[in-house]
Amino acid sequence: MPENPSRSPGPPPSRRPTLRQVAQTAGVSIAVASYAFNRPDRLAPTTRERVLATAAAMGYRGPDPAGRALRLGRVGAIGLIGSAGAAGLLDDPATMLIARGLAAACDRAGVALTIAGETAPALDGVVLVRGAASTYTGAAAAIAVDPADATTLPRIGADVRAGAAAAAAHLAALGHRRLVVITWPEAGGRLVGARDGWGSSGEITGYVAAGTSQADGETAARRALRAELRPTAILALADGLALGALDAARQLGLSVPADLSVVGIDDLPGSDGVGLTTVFVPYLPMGELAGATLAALMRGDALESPPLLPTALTLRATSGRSVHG
Amino acid sequence: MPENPSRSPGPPPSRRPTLRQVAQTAGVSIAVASYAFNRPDRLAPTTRERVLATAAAMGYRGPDPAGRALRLGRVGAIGLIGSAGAAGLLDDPATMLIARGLAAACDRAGVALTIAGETAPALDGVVLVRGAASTYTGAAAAIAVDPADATTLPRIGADVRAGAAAAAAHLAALGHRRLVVITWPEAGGRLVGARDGWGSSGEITGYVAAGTSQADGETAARRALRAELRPTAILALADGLALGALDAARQLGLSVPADLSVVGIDDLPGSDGVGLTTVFVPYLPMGELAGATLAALMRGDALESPPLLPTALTLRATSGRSVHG
DNA sequence: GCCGTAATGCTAAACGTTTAACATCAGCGG
DNA sequence: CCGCTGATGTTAAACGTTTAGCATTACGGC
Repeated sequence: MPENPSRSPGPPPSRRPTLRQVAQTAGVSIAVASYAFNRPDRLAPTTRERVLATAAAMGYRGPDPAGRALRLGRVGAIGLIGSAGAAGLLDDPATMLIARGLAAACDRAGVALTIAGETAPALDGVVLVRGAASTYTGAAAAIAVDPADATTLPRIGADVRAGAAAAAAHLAALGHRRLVVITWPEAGGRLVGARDGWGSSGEITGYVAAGTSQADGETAARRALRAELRPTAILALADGLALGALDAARQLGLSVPADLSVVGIDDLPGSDGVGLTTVFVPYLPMGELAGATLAALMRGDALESPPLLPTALTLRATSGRSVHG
Repeated sequence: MPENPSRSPGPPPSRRPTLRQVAQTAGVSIAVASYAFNRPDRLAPTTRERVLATAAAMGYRGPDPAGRALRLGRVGAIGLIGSAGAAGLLDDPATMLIARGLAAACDRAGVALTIAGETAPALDGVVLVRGAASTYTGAAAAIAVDPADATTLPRIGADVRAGAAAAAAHLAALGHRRLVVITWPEAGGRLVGARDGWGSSGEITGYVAAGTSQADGETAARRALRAELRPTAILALADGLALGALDAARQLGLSVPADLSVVGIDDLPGSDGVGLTTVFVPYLPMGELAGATLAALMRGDALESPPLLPTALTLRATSGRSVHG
């Protein structure tokens, strides 16, 4: 049995050639070889051609980014860092939108976008999301997007507090007097916004779910709807939770919005499809702004956090006048 | 001796400290400082503590990944590369799913995921998608996912040809005799699969759209439905196109599936919501498989392309028996 | 008293690149 | 013929890290 399938039979170890080797075979100094790739006008055209040809013949694919990064002090990539890890970040719809906005900014700046958990490779700058702001210990320039906890970093955010207030006020204006707020531990300003917007329009109770998943929302809503004096409105502080509440209502045979109004916050893709009344949070622009702000920070421009981006109540089919109570 | 008086003037630029400086201030050799971070057991506990304390006091955040990458010959990141650039990749739903699968594999392997266009930073390995397979000129280990064009790289793919055949056969079995296939330039095996599955079940015409967007599909479908002998079925070779076809049908007042059956390929998130009959393509598993395969490739395991992943026709609400013609 | 061994620290050589600073030389105006 | 300028090539010093290999101890067994 051919155990070792031709491990590069020749004497030279089958490693990728280095710039020095290219220079040597081409009969020039290593500086010239380098110039051939990065500074064409620094060389006589014929020399440059010769070097490039030699390189191609040797299978040299261009300067090694690692060596280049070390020498140049810049990598050509920025990071999106969150404690959930790469998959955790991409699986979360909101973070996903931030990533897309950031990616657009990256393309414009000509750098790559690296997605990682706490353990990150070499990066020129990082955008911290989902709880990473407090634990990140890298060296690069950093900003935080939508940080749940306190941080001294420059931060990008949206005015979710105002959005939550608008949502609660909307329900109050529709005549609802018994509201259930479904929240989760990292809801931050959303919760206080909701309270503010509701004011003293009636009874308000809160259920705190474990996370923002649809299952979390369903569990919480089911419990809330079991109350003897059933609420007429649910304000779920995240769209995932709201979707779960819709499930629960359907299971209990409640019709929305006749028997129960449901309002969310986020306006994720898909919320439109099910007609969810919700608060639009500009995650995509937040990502782009994060990119631009990080670029400024890396450039060394003195920087304070840009103002919060506005949110907007988006009326759809799941909220209506209170008919009961 | 070379006492160069023309040093950079002024105070030392407040750069981030280097390992050498930490070692110096701690009064140890640089090797010891390095060991303090990577090889705790190589040092006397008290020494290690002292070094770490000094480092913390100096604001040293740990070894610079760039230097480390150069020395170690490994970066700690793999790339997802496509000619569309980072935003282009993340904006495409199918590629997005591949990215999520790949991200899961990355988390398992403890490496970061870098998303980039043709110009990539230092990477240990790359997954090439969306036409990058032919143009990529990096040095790292590489595999191609779902490559439209020919490549000698190991490749990951799904059996979309069989899927397309099943979809066409499904429509034929429903009694349709006039089929329009909406395709696009990079449809690859899907087109031949569709032809195969249809066989000689009746008339078959093709419209080729520019891309796979919903708008592309709408345009193509509108043109197709203007034919004097209207087709009773549309097989859109991508879900985006199918969604567009649904739009066109609605605008023309055709009811689906009574007047027109529409079938797609991809089963993107969202296709379920609108009830689209389509062919499930396992993009997420493809991403995971790509990660695992790339890992094997980087480990040096001899490698041939793994077999195509199976696809599956998924019946929903947009396909039904032909009632006309 | 001696030797073997383990623990601990140090020296120095990479890793692959870029780029100041300098050397050389041809051309050329004076 | 002289010195200046520009074009072209070279030398060598970084960039920040890891890790073989060696030097120095301390210590226990004999």
